Amino acid sequence: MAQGSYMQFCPVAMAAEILCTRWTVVMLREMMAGSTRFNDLRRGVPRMSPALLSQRLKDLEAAGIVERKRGGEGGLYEYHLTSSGRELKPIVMAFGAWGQRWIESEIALDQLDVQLLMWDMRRNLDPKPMPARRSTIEFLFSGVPRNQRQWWLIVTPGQGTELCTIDPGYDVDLYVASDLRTMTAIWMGLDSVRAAVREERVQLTGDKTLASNMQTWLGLSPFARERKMVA
Amino acid sequence: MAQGSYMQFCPVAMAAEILCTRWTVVMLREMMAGSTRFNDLRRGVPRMSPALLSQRLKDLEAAGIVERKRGGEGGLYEYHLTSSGRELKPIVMAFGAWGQRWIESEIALDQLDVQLLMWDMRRNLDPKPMPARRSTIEFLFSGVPRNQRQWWLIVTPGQGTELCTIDPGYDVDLYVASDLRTMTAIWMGLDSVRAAVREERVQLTGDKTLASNMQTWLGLSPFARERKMVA
DNA sequence: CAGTATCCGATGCGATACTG
DNA sequence: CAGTATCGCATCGGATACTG
Repeated sequence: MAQGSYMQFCPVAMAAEILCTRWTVVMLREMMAGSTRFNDLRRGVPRMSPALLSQRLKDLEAAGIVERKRGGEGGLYEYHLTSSGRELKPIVMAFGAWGQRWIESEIALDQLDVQLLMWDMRRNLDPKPMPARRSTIEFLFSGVPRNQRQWWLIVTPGQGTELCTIDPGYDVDLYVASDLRTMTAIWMGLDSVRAAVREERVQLTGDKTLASNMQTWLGLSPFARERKMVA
Repeated sequence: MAQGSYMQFCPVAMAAEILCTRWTVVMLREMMAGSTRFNDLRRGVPRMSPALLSQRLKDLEAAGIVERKRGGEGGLYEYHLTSSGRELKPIVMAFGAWGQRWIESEIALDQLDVQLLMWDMRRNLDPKPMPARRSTIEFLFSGVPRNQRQWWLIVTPGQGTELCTIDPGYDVDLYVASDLRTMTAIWMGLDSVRAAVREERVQLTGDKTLASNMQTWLGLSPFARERKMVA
């Protein structure tokens, strides 16, 4: 941030000096959500330049919030929160809860980002209500750049969920066609699958069961249950 | 902050966009501590330029966190937190608690500021353990600029505490002579009156009772009880 | 995959002075 | 008291390309 420190011994000010720097809290959110590798962090914070991400990771390491170490297989570098960093989780969650409660929905829905949405959905998807076999779901978005229209989620029981932008070649069990705004609103808990389907803002084609319990397996944003407040 | 928004619908990012701007959290702390007037805010955030303070207040107003209205007597302008702003208090307090726990004491004690310290002490002073009459306490700091050496706290039962930098002319009940670092450490809960007096880093002269229960009437920082952690 | 290097532009913000 | 006005620099950070 511009010119140096606050020069205040107050712990609030000292914490703010570390945390209230552009992108930092968003990075922390991404790490708290489970990303540990450089390129995974990039996916979660897509508009941040790699140079700045690298810089911030160093800053956080210097502040004792993050540590960089070689991970299990392949010995690739991984970034992990230290105990100090983990203690920031309630703060980051409180940011989210406050944002969901007090920031107008319209503002959120003006900041659509397919990649981020899909990345988040992949993470929170709940395979339990899904069939015991592998399921492939294809999302088709209208009103986005050509190369971001199609996305595939491949859910393999016991093996987690994969996200692809190129056709994996599997048979598709369910097609979800929608505009990005609607899908984002659903993810944020501002809309529901049922209502969107009824009003034809979402079309579900394919496996009836997958379609009918989509609201269940599609995990929502961690803040979706926060009650919206009005000024 | 540099170039526009994060462009993320995520509530964490949207909240961070509003809150993680230089000085903002420190201003909020000051408002939560009770300051409502422009020049009071300036005292609590002394190194912030008035132009920027004014700008930030407008931003916070636009974000629905602060409202500006004419106050009781004199009809002067006052800034108050809205409900939305009040809901940020746990976040700001969590910043402080985290800072106190995880940021090295040395860093805090490198950012001394007499004015801020006295301003905070004035606010948290507890008159209950003090005599029923008016008490005047003079602080004398070594190692600070001439014009910041002497400070007077005047405690009038039932009327709160006043802070002066020019001699109010009253008889002084207690003189507290110290270096700024020691007094700050005491305020932050990193040191105690008893230890500092024993080691002669603080000299108390005057009313024996006032001197002996100074640790009690001198309210400490709201974060003083937070346990210090080590990386 | 995991970053660096470089460059340059926008702007945040600090300092100071001034006003109703 | 409660701010505005002005100025100019520093630096933050965005974009892009490149490397081991």
